[in-house]
Amino acid sequence: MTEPSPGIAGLHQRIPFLLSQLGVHIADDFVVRLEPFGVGPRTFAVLTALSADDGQSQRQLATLLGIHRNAMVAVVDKLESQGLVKRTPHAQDRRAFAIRLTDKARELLPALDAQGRLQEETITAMLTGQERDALRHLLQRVSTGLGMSPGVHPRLAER
Amino acid sequence: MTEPSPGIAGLHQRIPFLLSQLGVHIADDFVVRLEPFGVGPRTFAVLTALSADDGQSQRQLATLLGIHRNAMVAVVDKLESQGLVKRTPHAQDRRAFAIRLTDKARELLPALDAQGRLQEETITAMLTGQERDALRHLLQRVSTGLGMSPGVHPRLAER
DNA sequence: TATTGTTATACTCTATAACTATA
DNA sequence: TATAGTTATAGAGTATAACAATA
Repeated sequence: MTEPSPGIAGLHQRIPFLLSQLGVHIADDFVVRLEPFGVGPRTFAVLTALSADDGQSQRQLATLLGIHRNAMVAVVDKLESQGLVKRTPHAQDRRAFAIRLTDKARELLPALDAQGRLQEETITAMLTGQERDALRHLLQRVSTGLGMSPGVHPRLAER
Repeated sequence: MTEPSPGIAGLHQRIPFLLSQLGVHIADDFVVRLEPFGVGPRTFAVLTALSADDGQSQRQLATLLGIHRNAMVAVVDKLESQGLVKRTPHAQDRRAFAIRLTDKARELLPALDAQGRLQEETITAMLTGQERDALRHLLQRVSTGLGMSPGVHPRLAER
């Protein structure tokens, strides 16, 4: 007689499945966490990119984040309507805008960062500090080994 | 003077971001791997569930996998059109169907499983056997700690 | 001729409700 | 009255192509 197939329970032993299951859940959870601030994944990514290098053009942001430039228009529209960025003239290229964070955005950024930290604490609550470090290192090695760009989320580009 | 914000590069230090980045990438990769077999995430999930317990009703499958019963219709339609399952009369309930794997499906399942193993080897190629075990255990603990059902992928239900 | 930003359109997916036949 | 399965419709989200202004 043949033993029964493990079925979906067997997926719990597969590293790719565990990563996929956890990753998608966490991505959804992060969306929920940002919702009260009126920020979505794409607007969050643009705000974060500008926090390190303010005044980038929409093209630069699109290339950096893997978002199509057509889609970037709506993202910047949204941020501008919320008063979080301004489209200012670009010094070297009159076709382009320099996108700049407003003071309101600079006040908001720490709160968004706090959500990221809170999420990390929640997710790793059952791990020791050593285990967190070990997990972080393993994930970084896998991510780098797969050739992924640090900090660039593949869902921003969309299929 | 203030030092520049780490921007998106700082996300590379965050466990939730790494999990989300890797997980979404891996989920997309798995879709690509299954494509040549004409199988998608939802049909794969149903085939896997039936491999452990054949003859389940659409309602049972929907509840088990987190797919809405309305959406389950199209999934079973697809599988039936491919000759991978049959809708057979349900022994106890004339409203319901017992969904049963065909011989063709039983021949296909090992190939799908092989793709899962191949993906795991590819993703963990840069890790030692010990490190793979450590990673698997850490992920299982995090997944269980978050109350996720083993083997149930949150993307099947869709937003 | 190529590029930045923009707009419009078509396409895909999903969520919701309503229907039938049985229980 | 509730449930299994089905169908239809509307809505959100995305990709594609084409456009004007500037390089």
